[in-house]
Amino acid sequence: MDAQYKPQEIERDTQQFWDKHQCFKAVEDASREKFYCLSMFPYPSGKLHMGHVRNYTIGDVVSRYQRMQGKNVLQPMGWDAFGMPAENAAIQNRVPPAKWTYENIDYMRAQLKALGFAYDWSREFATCDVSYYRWEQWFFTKLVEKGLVYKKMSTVNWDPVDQTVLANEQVIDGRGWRSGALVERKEIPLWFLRITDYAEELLADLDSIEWPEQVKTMQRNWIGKSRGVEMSFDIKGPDGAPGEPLSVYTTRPDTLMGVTYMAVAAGHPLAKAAAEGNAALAAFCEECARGGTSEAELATREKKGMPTGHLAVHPLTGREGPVFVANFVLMEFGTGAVMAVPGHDQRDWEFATRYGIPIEAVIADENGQAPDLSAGAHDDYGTVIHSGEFDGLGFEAAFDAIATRLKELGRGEVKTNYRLRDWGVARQRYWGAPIPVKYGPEGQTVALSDDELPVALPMEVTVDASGSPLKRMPAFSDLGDGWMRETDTFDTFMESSWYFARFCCADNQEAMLDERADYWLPVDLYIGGIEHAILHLLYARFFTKLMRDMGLVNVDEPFQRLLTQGMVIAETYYRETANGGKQWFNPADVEVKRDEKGRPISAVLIEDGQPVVMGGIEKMSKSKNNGVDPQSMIDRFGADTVRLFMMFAAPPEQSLEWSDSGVEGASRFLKRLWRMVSDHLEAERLAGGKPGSIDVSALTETLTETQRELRRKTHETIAKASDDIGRRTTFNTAIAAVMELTNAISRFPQAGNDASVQHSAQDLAVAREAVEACVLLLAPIVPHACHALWHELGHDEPAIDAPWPAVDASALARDTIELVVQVNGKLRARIEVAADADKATVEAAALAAENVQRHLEGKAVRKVIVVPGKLVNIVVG
RNA sequence: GCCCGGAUGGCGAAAUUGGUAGACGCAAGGGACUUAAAAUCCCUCGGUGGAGACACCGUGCCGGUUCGAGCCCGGCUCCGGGCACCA
Repeated sequence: MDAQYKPQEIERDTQQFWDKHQCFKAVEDASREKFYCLSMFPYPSGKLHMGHVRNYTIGDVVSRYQRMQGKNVLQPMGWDAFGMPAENAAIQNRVPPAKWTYENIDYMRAQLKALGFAYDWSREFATCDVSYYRWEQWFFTKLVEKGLVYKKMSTVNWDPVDQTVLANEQVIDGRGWRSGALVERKEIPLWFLRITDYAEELLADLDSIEWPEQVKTMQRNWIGKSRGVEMSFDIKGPDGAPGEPLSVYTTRPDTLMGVTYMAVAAGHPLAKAAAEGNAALAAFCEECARGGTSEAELATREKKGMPTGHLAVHPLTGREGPVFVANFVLMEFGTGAVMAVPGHDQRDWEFATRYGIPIEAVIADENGQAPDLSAGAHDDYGTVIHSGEFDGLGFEAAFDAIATRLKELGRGEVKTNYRLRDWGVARQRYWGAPIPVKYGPEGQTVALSDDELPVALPMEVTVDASGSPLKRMPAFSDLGDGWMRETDTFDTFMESSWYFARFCCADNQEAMLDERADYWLPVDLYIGGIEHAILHLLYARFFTKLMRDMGLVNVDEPFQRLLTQGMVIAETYYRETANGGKQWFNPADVEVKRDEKGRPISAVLIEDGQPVVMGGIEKMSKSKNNGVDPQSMIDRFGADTVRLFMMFAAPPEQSLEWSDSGVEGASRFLKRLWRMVSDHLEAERLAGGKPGSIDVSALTETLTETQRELRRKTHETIAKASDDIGRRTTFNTAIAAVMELTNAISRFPQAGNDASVQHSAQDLAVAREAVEACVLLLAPIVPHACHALWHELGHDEPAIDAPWPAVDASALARDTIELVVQVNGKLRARIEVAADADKATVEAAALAAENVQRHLEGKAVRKVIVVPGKLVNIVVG
């Protein structure tokens, strides 16, 4: 065996071996337990970044581990290939988006291969392939048939200069990112999917999946089921004439008697009517329509309003209150109007304070008194007061009594509401799947029939800043006889909502899915960034239910287990530029100076030796120029080192800070591992060869104490690494455990290749068992090195087909255990007792310990707590 | 603004069910080997006091529950993710 670890050669040879034997091609086999492990597929932006490497290494480790557990593993890979960056690149470089995208895919595929991921490449596809999105178009037409699709007016960001619709991301401080023009909110007709029809099931089924509680909570809140009352207020116009009643929804009908005003959205019919002949109000409504559509922007906007001159009549008391137009009420939410209770809602309170509207208390504080409302609203639940016949009722009783009264009056009823809104799937962009719909000369809207599908996206186009070229391509849009094709394309979330199912049968040209999907689904473990916790994961769950209801799959949920990985972050460095901006420098070009304790104190640019500012640790990004190129790391250290560092530096769900010296540490460990195996084989050779068929597990009785200790460590490590990888997915602690085992092996007196040491066959057998455990436990993480080492250790079958090592329970047994003794909760001594010692013996030993005696002096023992196997706490006073 | 997280040595982290705080690694310091350097190996490494035994303090901040709190509860601070057209 080569005593030196040469990652480049090993990785090349190992990958060739896997390729040649098609090791990772997954074949359906009903007789075997399957494991479908999926990492979120990448957007082909150009090169892999470290976030990808982390994501895919996690998936690969789990896949390889499950394979060693004997499962039939599917791990596919593909490309989420539609999206805005391709259009932006096209505008910048005058390259058609398709060319740019497919070239990026070729480059990134090669990078994934260099990392040695165990993918079944035969199932690869890109979502911009017609052979993929044609089925999405077909599926959409089926949804149209089922009435799950509709068209309605919706608000978009409109750039009046570029005459184009902008994504929220392209609106910066209320202005278009290219033109700099103030963005307007514009209403256009768009296609929607009825995800709200599935709100209840999407909520309920969260209980059936093994996802992080945090993600389930986010989805529950996003769906936002609430029980409330929808009711109507009569309206009086400025001239006293009755208007359309105003409909509102509230979850707090118990506060109904505290309503002192109403607020409607600027786009509400009442606002529009009032604005006619009221220039100031019309101007205000226009002002409300300015700026972006994102909720964050709307919610942080200064709360403003203007009276409409209309009055709302309280449905129970007949009291009249003003109706305002307010910029925080949105037409898209609920009825586009709200009742305001400034005494018990903080936003209403601030608005009322600003506009001099009365604030009234109708809910008592915890002492049963009217709350002090001078500094803010009192929004807790409590007993109803100042509400006539409803006084004294608690929240539930008041809710029911008021809802009943409104129903009797025909003014309202109890209603379950969801915060979730229907999914707008139309985009006014080129680089997406065309929406399969056509419009007739008489205004017909018709989904395309099967024989009109697929609608292929034209590939040779010129993209510029003024919107989708499809809209200017009669060859695409004009179908003749007055029929026009829809030129909008699908939201790219459509493609990522069902790709996991298509991987099961990607070669089927006759159908969207087939019975192979029933074998593989659901995905057993899905891995991806926490930033997808709501949108992507909710849409994929929704699509799965749609596909189920269409008989295409037989599962209710797509992803049984979910692992949300943290970001990869790194230090940033910059210099202020003359115009007040910042010039960012890559960490690779910067040298950090440290004080004697190793704390970084300053940094200089290597090129000119002049100082740069340390800008703090941030997510790796192009804008901060703090990305570390995975390729350069693979070239320098090998893929195994990069994989090991990624898995070791932090648990997968936490953010991971990049560290050059950490990578060097990982590289050092692999060199040590290599030498450990090499030394062991040399020791065996000196002793006359491999210790034959000594079964160490049968020798427990005859082992020396030292041998027993190493064996115990070996099996403790197997137990811990198995649990860490298989159940906890904390790969960092699994690696730490194996590192401890390698340290123990190097301290094992009979280890190593020192010719002067006599190695008994028993020594070598115990050492070999430990060494082989290290290799197999690390095989999912550093698969190339372990493949080579397993071969060197004399095994004919490749490491990927070796069974995962089993724990020998008899090796774990101990005669004595160490207990900690506390006095009043403070650690005072450690005692060694027999593993099976009873409570009285343990207590006596604890009280007898010398340092414990000192702390008991002159004090009375009040209580002794014995936690078996752990500690004794003596309480004195 | 709203929803969801996080904070532990010089640094990344560990402590799995309320029971030994800091495993494992990085950096740093000291030493061995070397003509020298690199590589490798050995030792030290939360703070303060002490020769040592050991003692006191210490898990973002304030308070609580408990024999015992990094972990549970209440109130904050700061940092991060998402907010429906970024993917």
